[in-house]
Amino acid sequence: MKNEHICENCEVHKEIVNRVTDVIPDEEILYDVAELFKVFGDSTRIRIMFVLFESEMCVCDIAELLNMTQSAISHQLRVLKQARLVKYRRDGKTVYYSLADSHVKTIFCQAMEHIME
Amino acid sequence: MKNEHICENCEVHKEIVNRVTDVIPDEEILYDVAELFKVFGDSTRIRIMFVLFESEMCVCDIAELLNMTQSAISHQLRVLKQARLVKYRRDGKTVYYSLADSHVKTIFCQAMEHIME
DNA sequence: GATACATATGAACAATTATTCATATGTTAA
DNA sequence: TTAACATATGAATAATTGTTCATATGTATC
Repeated sequence: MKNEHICENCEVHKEIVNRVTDVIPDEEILYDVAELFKVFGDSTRIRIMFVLFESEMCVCDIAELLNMTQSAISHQLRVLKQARLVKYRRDGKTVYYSLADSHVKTIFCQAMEHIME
Repeated sequence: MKNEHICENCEVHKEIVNRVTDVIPDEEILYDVAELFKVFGDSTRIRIMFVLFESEMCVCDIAELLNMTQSAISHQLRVLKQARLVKYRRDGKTVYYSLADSHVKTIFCQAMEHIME
């Protein structure tokens, strides 16, 4: 294998290389973006977020609704919390979770559109 | 543990349950959405997509640009291809990849906004 | 045909991750 | 304080996944 396309005999290519290198985000940002999408990339977490689109809800009700164990839901809520996608408030023994911001819905809509095409 | 919040003594809750059950997408769609986000959830694939935002490009140049092996890039391009996120055309020995549609950019923008906040 | 290059792909390995189980922490009411 | 419930969490397990290595396939040129 040779791989000597870039910048060997081709000025146009050089320009593209420079432009691309400018445009690719820093390692740190790339990592954060990937992390965020990883969080979206699990159907349990997606289901949780769909539930929270409708209403804030406590852990055990989410578990009941999705037919999963309290522990599984709690673990996943932690992941969503760390990604700052959900927030929570405590009321006595119960902890209510809700969505943290509005980008979530937009991201979902675009994803759905892509899939439906 | 008891978990008998839902539908025990609470009419309001029943309504929410019904609404949520209506709104959660089918298993199949949930699965597809999760799959799509999984594809986005890797920094190598994200880098590839950022490169392709700028210009169509052949496999070995992407590899060179991102400082990775041809094999690694080729494997990842396959994943992107299966998710219908990139398309390709062959020109002699060389295969040029480019982005398949416009949702990709929107999804990225929203994700970046979320992260930057 | 044979050679060289560009790309694709199967197998193997290491790393990551979702769930379960058991149990800890936090809160309320008796 | 004790009992009961809601939630959180650590450890273990099974499954998934990104990269590497070796090699196969596809294409052009000699």
